[in-house]
Amino acid sequence: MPELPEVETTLRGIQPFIQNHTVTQVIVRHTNLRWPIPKNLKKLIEGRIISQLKRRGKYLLFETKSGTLLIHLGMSGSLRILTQQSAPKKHDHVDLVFDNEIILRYSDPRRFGAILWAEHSDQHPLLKSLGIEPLERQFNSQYLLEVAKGKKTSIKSFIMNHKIVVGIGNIYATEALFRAGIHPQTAAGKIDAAHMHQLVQAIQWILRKAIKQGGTTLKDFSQSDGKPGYFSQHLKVYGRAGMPCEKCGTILKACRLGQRNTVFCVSCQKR
DNA sequence: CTAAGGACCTGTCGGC
DNA sequence: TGCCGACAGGTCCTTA
Repeated sequence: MPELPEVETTLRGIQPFIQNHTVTQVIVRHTNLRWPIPKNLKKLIEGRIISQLKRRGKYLLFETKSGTLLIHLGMSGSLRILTQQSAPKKHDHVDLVFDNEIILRYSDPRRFGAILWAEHSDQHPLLKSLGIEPLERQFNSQYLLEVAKGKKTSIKSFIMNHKIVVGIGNIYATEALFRAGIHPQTAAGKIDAAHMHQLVQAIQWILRKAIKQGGTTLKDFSQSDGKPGYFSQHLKVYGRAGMPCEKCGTILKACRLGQRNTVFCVSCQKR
């Protein structure tokens, strides 16, 4: 379930339980995620205090004195807080046990996620080339116009490219383009300043709104199975191909962009 | 260099 | 009911 808002929600949900707490035990049941979990993970992190919990793009960073644990949730990963031991299910690959008896359980059916270690996280190859955070000031239309110059790739693929801007996945890219009134197949380099501004506004609005929605599920975070779909009531186009546009009634179309399903309204979204 | 496609892996759903 | 293909919130790597 993870795009930026879900990762942010996860961060906020687990932070109070683990920040400034010591990892007392690491249990790894399945080492093969996207990359193998480091063999010496126990040695690296047991006895260490998590001094800070941060997010960079869709990565969660667990900072310790000696290095940083990186967790990516991939396509199907989740982290849950357990207040007491319970039998691990099939895809519960890793537990981190803390000095306050809390168990942080990593679960990931498809195993596209990752758990890695970096001595200096800002130099880690996976993080080094990440673009800017969409909710920060530097993410604005001037920046996008500059980096989009001459680019023929579709605007949708462009905003999903995390070397440009991090955290925007298929759902929010699709939704933001609808909100901004931009056809997803438009070449990134052909978008004018006014539309680029609209797009930035739309992306930020959608992400903030989704984080807020996640916030409402936060309350029962420790008990819930992290049910997806809390934002789904607000989806205007994603998953609605063949249904009428909520704005104008035109039947929504779908196409494939960068292997991803893309839904749009031909009359609300112009090239 | 850019852009597009394949690969990784499991679960679920629709059609026959 | 059972089997098969298509598809799913990500993104690195290879190919053209």
